Amino acid sequence: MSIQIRITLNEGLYLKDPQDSKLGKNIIQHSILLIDEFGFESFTFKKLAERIGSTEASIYRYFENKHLLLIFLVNWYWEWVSYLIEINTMNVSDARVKLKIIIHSFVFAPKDNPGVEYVNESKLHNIVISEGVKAYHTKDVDKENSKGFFRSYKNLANMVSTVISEISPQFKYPYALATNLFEMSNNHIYFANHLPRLTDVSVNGNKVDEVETMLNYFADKLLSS
Amino acid sequence: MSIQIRITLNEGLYLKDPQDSKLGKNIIQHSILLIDEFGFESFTFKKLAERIGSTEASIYRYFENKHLLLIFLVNWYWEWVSYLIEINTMNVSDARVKLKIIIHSFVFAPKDNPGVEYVNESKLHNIVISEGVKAYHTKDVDKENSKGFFRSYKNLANMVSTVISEISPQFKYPYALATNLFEMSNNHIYFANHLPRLTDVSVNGNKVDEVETMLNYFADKLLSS
DNA sequence: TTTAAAATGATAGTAACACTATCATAAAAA
DNA sequence: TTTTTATGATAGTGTTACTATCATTTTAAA
Repeated sequence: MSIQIRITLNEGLYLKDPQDSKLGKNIIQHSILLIDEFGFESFTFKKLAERIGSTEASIYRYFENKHLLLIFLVNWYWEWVSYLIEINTMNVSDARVKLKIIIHSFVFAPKDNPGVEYVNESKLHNIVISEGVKAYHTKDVDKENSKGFFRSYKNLANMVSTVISEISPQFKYPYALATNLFEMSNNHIYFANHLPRLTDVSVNGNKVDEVETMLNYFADKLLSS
Repeated sequence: MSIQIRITLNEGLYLKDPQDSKLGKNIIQHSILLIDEFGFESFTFKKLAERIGSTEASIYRYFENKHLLLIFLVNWYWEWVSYLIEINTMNVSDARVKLKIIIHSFVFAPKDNPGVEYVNESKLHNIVISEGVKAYHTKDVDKENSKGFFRSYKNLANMVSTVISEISPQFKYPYALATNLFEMSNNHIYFANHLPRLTDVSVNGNKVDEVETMLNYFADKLLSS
């Protein structure tokens, strides 16, 4: 027996739900591996098809194009982090402790199991770090946004902002702080790995606790009275 | 007579310096307009060539590909902001005032003239807001970084971090705060325009002073003792 | 168990994109 | 005036991002 998590995502993101079939799960699993390996720009449906022993045409039956697949994956991550935060803060009453758990989840999400068998959460996190912003930096943002493609991020931001407001009701920027903690987490892990002169923290392999410490410091300071 | 600013950029970014010829300047000028208009993904050298009455081949004599052109433009922006900060803080001794000027420059850079005739700084700022992160979110970051393609950003971050350390010498994250103020500025202008539920500020046309107020609040709070 | 329906595979094809090469012509410098 | 350099014109190649069609396999219904 295994715990089965089913992540519910906006139906507009796919043509056919990839969670419903072997091929679909293969697409998710190996697109994560391939994007992580080659980067989003060099990733193609053809390569993916070859890797999983299928064809381009078959993949196009699930996703309109690779950009929607990226949005799908990033949404998955947002939902996954939200889920982790929810179960880990369930019995916590102190909002300050909740925020610490949230920050921990932003930074360490991939480490906390249980996950979904065909999703490598750690590599998915890498993708979010390296390619995530491309999901919403498009000329079609507004159209995609109106279809609800970023609702998972908004829900996450909303949840975090609620905790922030609980800590400090008079704080004027709960949403901005929420998204900023998330973006900073990804950004500074990326900077530490590739552009270290743009940050003060360093990351050794998977040890990202300096990032966590920094985010906690920022949050505490901003919410202090 | 006009004031001539010449921005010096890493030579590896171009094959032939576009600032040296009419065609080169045309490429810069109209690539900014076209990327702003169509977005980076839909922007092609062919479209650019048609727009300026030249040919693809000629454009390829200046830039290896459109990704390097983007890095070129983003570097231009970083240099331009650095330049503005430098002249506007020249006679300012109070570091806190300097930081305010820096934040103002991040948010309002395009408004402050004089500029370069063939560069629309306002639209260049739009590009940095919408596409800027793509400059360094590539599989080739490390290679490009080793060629110095992001040095302008590092210099800017370094300059800002110096001011931050002047304000608060014991503050542990001067570089992170510096880059975060810059990224937050761009991010929240973008969010306000396209994903308003991810922020608390709003932007009306060119009125971005709510963003400025927020950044000042964050900086002040983080650097308070 | 047979039959129908749905999913996948195999193959082919198209338009656009990202280039590279070659040669002619125009402009600038020597 | 000659020579160099910059640009234009044209053509061509491989890849990407799809779409279409039909055969085959798998699954579900009768």
